[in-house]
Amino acid sequence: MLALCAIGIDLFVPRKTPQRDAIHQALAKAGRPLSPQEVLDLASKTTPTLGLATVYRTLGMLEEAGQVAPVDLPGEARRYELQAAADTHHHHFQCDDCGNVYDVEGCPGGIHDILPKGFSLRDHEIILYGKCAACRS
Amino acid sequence: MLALCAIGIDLFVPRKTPQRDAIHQALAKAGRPLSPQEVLDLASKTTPTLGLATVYRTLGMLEEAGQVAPVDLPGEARRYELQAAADTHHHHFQCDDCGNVYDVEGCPGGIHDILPKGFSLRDHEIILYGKCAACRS
DNA sequence: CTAGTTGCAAAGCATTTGCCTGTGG
DNA sequence: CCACAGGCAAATGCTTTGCAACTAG
Repeated sequence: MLALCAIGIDLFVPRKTPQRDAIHQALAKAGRPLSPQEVLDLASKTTPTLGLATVYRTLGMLEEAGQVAPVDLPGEARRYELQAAADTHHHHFQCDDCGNVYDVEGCPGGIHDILPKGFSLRDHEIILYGKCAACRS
Repeated sequence: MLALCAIGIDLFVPRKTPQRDAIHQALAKAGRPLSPQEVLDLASKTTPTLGLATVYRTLGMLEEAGQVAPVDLPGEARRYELQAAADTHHHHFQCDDCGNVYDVEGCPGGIHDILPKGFSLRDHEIILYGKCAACRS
């Protein structure tokens, strides 16, 4: 089986580099979805040479590899979170003050009840807005 | 009272122009949220000289005037719908096939139940994904 | 070695702005 | 008349891409 797979297959071998480590760890340490710029800011602390283009490329690569998941909010630039956080069905909360985005566990039922007649439902997204615990103090 | 208001007040007098008519009617005729480019495409049929910059400026103006409401979906460019459609609390559905966005009336309850502890809730947004009636046929 | 990576700069795109001409009232 | 509007082109701001230098394995 190994021999068969080796014939004519151009296999992709991602390398372990300090930049990728820094990006992955920035997401892990934050524990919430981050924009590419936020990732750069955090990761630059440990890897000052890091460039924004590398962050974009790496996030795209990690996304395809299934290690990070994109988080799109209305009117906001794309953020990313670790796939581990995205494994369970969840939604998001954005703070009116600091703009940070947080994961929200659980899901209210009854989504299907509001579906227009003749339409079919595949998925849904819920975004909450208000003040996060930190900004309420 | 009129006299008082006239002193030193630089009052804004929006004009009735064919461009604004065309933009407003495009939204009315579509009956669903449109992107600026979609508005241009539709409105250009009756007003060929219309430019994209004018569409952007006019939509922004109509928004401030409360005549149209912005519709932001995750990862999508901003769309606009007539304020009449936005007056009642509603959500949105985006078709997987045609990408069109439709208004969805009603709202499932229980949103507050999933709010993280220490957070306060001001508003929420729900987006449904699937196939619209037209694309299911 | 050498294919995969990176940083920088340039390219793309959607949206916004500046400026001068056109026009509704 | 003339302040408001519109059209065009230049300017933004964010994201992607091209390319030559660099490095993990």
